[in-house]
Amino acid sequence: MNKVNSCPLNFTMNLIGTKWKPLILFHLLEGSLRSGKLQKKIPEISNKMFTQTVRDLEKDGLISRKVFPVVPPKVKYSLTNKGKSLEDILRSLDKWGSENYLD
Amino acid sequence: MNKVNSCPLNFTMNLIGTKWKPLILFHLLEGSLRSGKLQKKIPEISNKMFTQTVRDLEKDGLISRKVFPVVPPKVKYSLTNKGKSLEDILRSLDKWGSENYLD
DNA sequence: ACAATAACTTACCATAATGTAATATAGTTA
DNA sequence: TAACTATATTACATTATGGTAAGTTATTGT
Repeated sequence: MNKVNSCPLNFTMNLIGTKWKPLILFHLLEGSLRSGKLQKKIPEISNKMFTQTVRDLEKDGLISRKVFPVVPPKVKYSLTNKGKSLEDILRSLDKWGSENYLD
Repeated sequence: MNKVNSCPLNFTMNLIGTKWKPLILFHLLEGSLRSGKLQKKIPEISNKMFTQTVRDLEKDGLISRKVFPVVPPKVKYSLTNKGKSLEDILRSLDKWGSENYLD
C-alpha cells in the first residue's frame, strides 16, 4: 500500500487500522500471554492472520515476542512501552463500541 | 466482509477502521464543510474514494449530508452527534501519531 | 451556442487483506 | 515407533479496498 500521511492520524491508522491489530493489542493490555491463549481470546481469527498480525505488530515495535526453547514450542507476547502507550486509545475505542453497539 | 464482533472494539474498527474514514471525520471536527473544501483537505484521496467514504459515513450515521438545490451543485457535510462523540478518540489517535511519527 | 462549474457516477483494473487447508518441527509420552 | 503437543509456514483462492479516467448534470457567464 502507498502509505502517505497527510496528518498524524493517518500515520496511526496505517499502523493499527486493520481488522485484527487493535484486538490483539487490546487483549494484551491485561498482561503478557502465550501464543495459544492470546489466539483463543479471538476465536474468529485464523491461524495465518494471527501469526501475520503479531509479526507486523512486533516489526512495528508495539509488542515483543519471547521464545522459550522448549518442545512443544512456547512463545509469549507482551506489549512494549510503545504498545502500552496505546492503552487509553484502545480502551476508548472499546468503550465507544459498547456504547454504540445497538444502533 | 464477514463482520464478526467478538468485542466492542472490533465493532468500532469495523465502523471507522479504514484508510480514509477517520481522516474525513477528523477534518469535520472544526465544523461543516462543502464537499470540495473537505476533499481538498485530503489531497491524496481520489474522487471516487472520497464519495464512497462519505456515503459510508452517512449510511452509518456519523456524518450528515445537506444538498442545496443550486447549480453548480452545493453539498455540505457535517458531523452528527454520533460522529461528534468520536472527537476525543480522533484527537487521541492524531496525537499518538504525532508523538510516534519519528520512530 | 458553448464552455465552465461542483459534485458526483460509472466502468474497468490493480493491489492489499483475509481466508482455508495442508504441512513442518522435534522432543515427550504411550 | 507413532501419536501428541504448540507454534508457525506455505500454497492457493477469495474478497475488500483503492486507483484512473471518462461521463453526467443543468444553470450561468461569455
